[in-house]
Amino acid sequence: MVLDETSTSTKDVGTAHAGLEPHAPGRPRDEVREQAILDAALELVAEVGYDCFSMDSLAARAHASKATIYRRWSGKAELVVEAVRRRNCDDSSITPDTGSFRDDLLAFLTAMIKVVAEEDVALLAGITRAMRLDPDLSELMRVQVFERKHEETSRLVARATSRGELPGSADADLLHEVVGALVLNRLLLTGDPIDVDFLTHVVDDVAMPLLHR
Amino acid sequence: MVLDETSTSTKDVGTAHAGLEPHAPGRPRDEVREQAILDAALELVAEVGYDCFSMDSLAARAHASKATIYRRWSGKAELVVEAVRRRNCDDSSITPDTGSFRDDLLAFLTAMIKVVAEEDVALLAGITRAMRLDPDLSELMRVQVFERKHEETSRLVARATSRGELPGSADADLLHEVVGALVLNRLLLTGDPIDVDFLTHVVDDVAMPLLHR
DNA sequence: TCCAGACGAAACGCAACCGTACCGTTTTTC
DNA sequence: GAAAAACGGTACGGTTGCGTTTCGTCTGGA
Repeated sequence: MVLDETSTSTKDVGTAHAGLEPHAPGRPRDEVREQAILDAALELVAEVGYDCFSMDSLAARAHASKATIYRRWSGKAELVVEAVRRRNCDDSSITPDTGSFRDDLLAFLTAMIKVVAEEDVALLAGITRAMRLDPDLSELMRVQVFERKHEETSRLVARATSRGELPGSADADLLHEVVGALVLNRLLLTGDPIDVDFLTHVVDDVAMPLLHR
Repeated sequence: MVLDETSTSTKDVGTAHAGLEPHAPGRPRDEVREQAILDAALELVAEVGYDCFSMDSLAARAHASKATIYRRWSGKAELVVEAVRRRNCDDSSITPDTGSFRDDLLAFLTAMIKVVAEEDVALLAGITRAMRLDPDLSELMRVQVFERKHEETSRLVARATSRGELPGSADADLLHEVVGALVLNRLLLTGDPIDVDFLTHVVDDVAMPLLHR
């Protein structure tokens, strides 16, 4: 009903960046239009949800013709999957170093939230149900939204451990799981704001005790 | 787009259980039909999501006429809100007492999951986006799905504290928040099964350390 | 210069859904 | 027995979305 067809990619047919293709008979496809459509798609999923966004509204939003859309993708599912995959991922990836693990973690979370909060959450909420029906999309979203921070968290913990600030038993995976869960819980269920007070609560009441035991 | 109108309830007009009303001119409304419609509504929200379920499919599922539906509720939003409100809440409310807080908690979570797992989660996933747009519905779902367990958790912690099994600093609210978040995270984001292994992980790796610090 | 193909815009037929209205039937009160 | 109202079923007009097609225009390679 929601996600159905087999995703047979229709890409790399006449893209501009090729230069090696033997011959492209007519006018090449405009990569800018393509990205505009994908961007608009993510906007719409975040605004009205996966189920409610229509190809007509997408065409209007992207100032594109529906023919231009269907020339590239076979339908909504394939389009959204690729939009999520090629999503803007400006991993600022700061990995702060304040000398204190507790402050590093807090700074990291604060920076993360600024990017994630309003942008990804609406997208996540709009796509939650579709995720339940498509394991690939689910995995994709999970990686896009949360898994990227996993490595960074591990780095923070490893550094603090080697500094002797955390015991060797400190479990970075557990930290990642618990912190991510708390944020998700607040975002989707309670709806309370994700602010410094909340992050301080997460760090001091949950993360630090768990790592220090 | 999703939740719109003012919920002016059209109920208690000619319900059967009254007996005090001065006169009811014609055939009274059938309470059984009403409940059948509400049950079918929750089923559909869980199956296809709030946005995708149609009044036609609801009528078919409940073996009811659309007139019968619109005679009671003005639209989808009002109907779903009341369905959630009057949802079947067979709070088994066991509150096990094994003598050990750790085992009590594990038993409580195991029992809870059996009820919640497949039933509420699909409902939650189907209604996530609508929740973001309607704070009342959000609050309602939050209470229905999670808040009921809050009191029980507090009781478990209080008992263990008075027994001297947990320190006085043990924070039942924190326990409730963290455990609920971990379960939600697994249900909506990772999609991994909620089994005994997972619950043991939650209890031993997160809950107990947090309460014992 | 020519032509294939992309482009935006608009319209198409089809299906689904909405909320209402009308049937004939059933159930209750007066 | 008559009036009133609920019931299941069906149909209606209006709206929306889908995926396709057609049109005239624009663009770049041969």
